[in-house]
Amino acid sequence: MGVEKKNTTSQSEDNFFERVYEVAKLIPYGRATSYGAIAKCLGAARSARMVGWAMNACGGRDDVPAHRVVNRKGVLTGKHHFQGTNLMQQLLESEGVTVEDNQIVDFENIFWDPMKEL
DNA sequence: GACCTGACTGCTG
DNA sequence: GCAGCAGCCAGGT
Repeated sequence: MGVEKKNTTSQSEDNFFERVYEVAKLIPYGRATSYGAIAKCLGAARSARMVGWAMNACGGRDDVPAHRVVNRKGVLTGKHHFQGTNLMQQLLESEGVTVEDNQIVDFENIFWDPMKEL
């Protein structure tokens, strides 16, 4: 008992998930980040899976550029969750990001650190 | 109410 | 240097 979120309103989104969305929306055009970077930014570096899971929960939000979020290797592991097999890749290429074999080329160069902005 | 899965990461062998 | 395993947390069945 004690601290229970009595907020039954939209404020219930003040969870870990909302944090992920906020960071994802902060990703600049033509850039990309990793799940671990976002997780670490939220103070849960070991919960990178939750970042990916948050993306799954965000499925439907156009304001959350999940296509800019990839794994540590720069591989589009979550592309399978997008509409269309290459939608995620096309979105990145459309922003000037070179994607080869579901992997971002020169990922370290386009890598965006959320902690650096936050 | 408990178990399993899941868009990852870091460490150890 | 590469491969495999365990850990993390939350949602779904």
